Amino acid sequence: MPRPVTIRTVARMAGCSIATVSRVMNGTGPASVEAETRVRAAVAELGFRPSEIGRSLKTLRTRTLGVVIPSLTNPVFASSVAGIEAEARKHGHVLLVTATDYDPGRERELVDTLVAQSVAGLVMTVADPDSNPTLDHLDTAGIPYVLVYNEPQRSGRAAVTVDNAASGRTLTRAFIDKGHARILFVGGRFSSSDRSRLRYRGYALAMREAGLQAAPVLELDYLADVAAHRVALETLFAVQPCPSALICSNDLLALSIAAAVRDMGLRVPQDISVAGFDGISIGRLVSPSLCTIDQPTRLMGERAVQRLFELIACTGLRAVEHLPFRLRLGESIAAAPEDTGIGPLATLTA
Amino acid sequence: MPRPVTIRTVARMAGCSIATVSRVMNGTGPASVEAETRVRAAVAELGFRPSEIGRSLKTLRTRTLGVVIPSLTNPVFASSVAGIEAEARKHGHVLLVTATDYDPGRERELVDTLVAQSVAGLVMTVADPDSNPTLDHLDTAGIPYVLVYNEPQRSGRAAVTVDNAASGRTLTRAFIDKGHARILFVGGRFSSSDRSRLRYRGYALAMREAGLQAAPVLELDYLADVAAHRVALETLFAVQPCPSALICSNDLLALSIAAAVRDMGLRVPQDISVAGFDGISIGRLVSPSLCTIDQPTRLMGERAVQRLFELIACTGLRAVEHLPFRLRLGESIAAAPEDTGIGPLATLTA
DNA sequence: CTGTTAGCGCGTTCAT
DNA sequence: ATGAACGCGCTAACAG
Repeated sequence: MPRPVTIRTVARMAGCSIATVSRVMNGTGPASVEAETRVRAAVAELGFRPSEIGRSLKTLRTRTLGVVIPSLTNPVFASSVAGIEAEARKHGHVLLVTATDYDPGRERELVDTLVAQSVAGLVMTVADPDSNPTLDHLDTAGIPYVLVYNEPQRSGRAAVTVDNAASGRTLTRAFIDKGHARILFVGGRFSSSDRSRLRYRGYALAMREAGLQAAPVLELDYLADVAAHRVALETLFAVQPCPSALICSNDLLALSIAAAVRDMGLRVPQDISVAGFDGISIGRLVSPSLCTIDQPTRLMGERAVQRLFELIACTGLRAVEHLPFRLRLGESIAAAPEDTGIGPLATLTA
Repeated sequence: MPRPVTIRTVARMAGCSIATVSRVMNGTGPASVEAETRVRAAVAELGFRPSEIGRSLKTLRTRTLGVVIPSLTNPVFASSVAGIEAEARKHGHVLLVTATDYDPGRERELVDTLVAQSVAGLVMTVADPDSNPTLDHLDTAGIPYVLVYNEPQRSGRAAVTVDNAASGRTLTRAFIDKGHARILFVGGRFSSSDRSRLRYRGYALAMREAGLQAAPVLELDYLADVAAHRVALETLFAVQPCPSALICSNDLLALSIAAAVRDMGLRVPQDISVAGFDGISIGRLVSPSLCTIDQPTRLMGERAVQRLFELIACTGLRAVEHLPFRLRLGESIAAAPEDTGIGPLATLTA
């Protein structure tokens, strides 16, 4: 393998010392025009590019950022990573990307792996941003990180997110304004998503504000298939009146729930309205287009990297930054049908 | 920052030399039970983890793989990266992920960046796998890589893909079998995707075999929005009969085209059938569910990594490996409506 | 079985 | 303006 082209190779060809080569390449220190010319010629000829490893070992820091997310196959995370990658590249950094596959227990292992790679900092989306030993460890180790999507309630942790509770409230209000009363919140497992929890909280608040009774969340695995989701819905509807609206804790789940509803022979939105969160772009393409909370997903990734660099430069704040969200009504939401059923979900508390 | 815990710190605490620590950690060479115990205790106490940088500098290789793809926001690539990441992690490797944003000119720059990071190898999806200076460079530099999705026609390049031409033929036949004759192929820019080109080739072959005339591809930017796609379709249909079926070169484009068709007041599939390629999972959730060519996307990523490690170990073959695809009919394909229009697209050549 | 030592590729003093 | 020498964290070869 013809690959031993090091700084020494260049120095030899340019007829100078490695120090001069280093100075020319990094623009540090003085160098005669003549020497610089010869060095640049040699560099071009050899196609030399300094090894990041050698550089890192010396400077004790890398141009590498670590990324930890639950999964790449959820467009939401993929899109935030796209933003992270673009912004990192702008700053001459590369990304080490890892996924927990929704197993919070793997967070620590992945972080350790990335730390062993001497990453300059981390961008993460974790299951629980408040009570999290892994983040505690990063804090004490002094390794900078910024959370994305997570919304830590106690301060001291840098995060870029939207106000999830407020978005849940906004979305729920849209349904209430359209006359819905029997609104069910369908969520992914709370244990693996603080977003889901907070969005439910917003839902519950909006319901209470409207004098309606918030139903308990229907918690299910959002990665399961349509058939499983259908079974879950049918099981629930067997013991209580069918809701007129389903608010799902994310768009992928909403698409699956909508499919399950159709499988049950019901129409979306005429019989049941369905909505999600995240604003994945595919939601605009499907029919009926998905009612959702639009989020600047890619921008969130970019902002996270910007703030990470601020933290690295010790000019950053460890605070939660909220980016604006926007209600996208779409076609999967309709006015509530004539309300006939009376039952737990429909009980007016006022 | 309390972060100077090196192999020396451990040696000091364990009361031995750094060599012993290294031997214990790597399981290389002998070590007394007593020494090993003390070392392990110190390692646990300090939370020591050897720096990959130091190790790499010495061994001249890393446990890092580079990934170059067009974009993370296309579920197809995201899903293959998910497979790549999982398989790499199994082998104790991490991933440096970069995206060209569909700009082939950026391939070289990204590869250089990754090579400067001394990646052990690369997994890539490029615009043109045959005439590609960047790949030539990797070949001469002796840096192992495996292509995913790309299907190099001339040999000498390792790739994991499906038979794109065959899949195009299979999908087109399905339409012909359902009585379609006016079938239009809608493709992303050929210049940025050999898959698109090869799928069109399969389409053209199937048409010819059936005695039908293959229409020229309608080439458009698959990242454009629905409105732009609608304009493109309307412009074309203004000068020639409306086709009864649209075969799109990938699923994301197919979803957008289906939306555009609906915007035009036509029904899918009653008025026009629509199909795509790739088998993205969301295609199963939408209504009508998407007719597509199912591909083992994630598996392709995993296989690519397996083969990359074979190449690194010099036991691998630089050949194209085809994984099986499967026609998924879905609901977006229907029997051809009564054929009334006669025009360029409908001309029978037989 | 263990400690000492020589680099790996680079940036950075310190002399010159 | 330039070069020699050192050390970053680690592994491996060798000496003991």
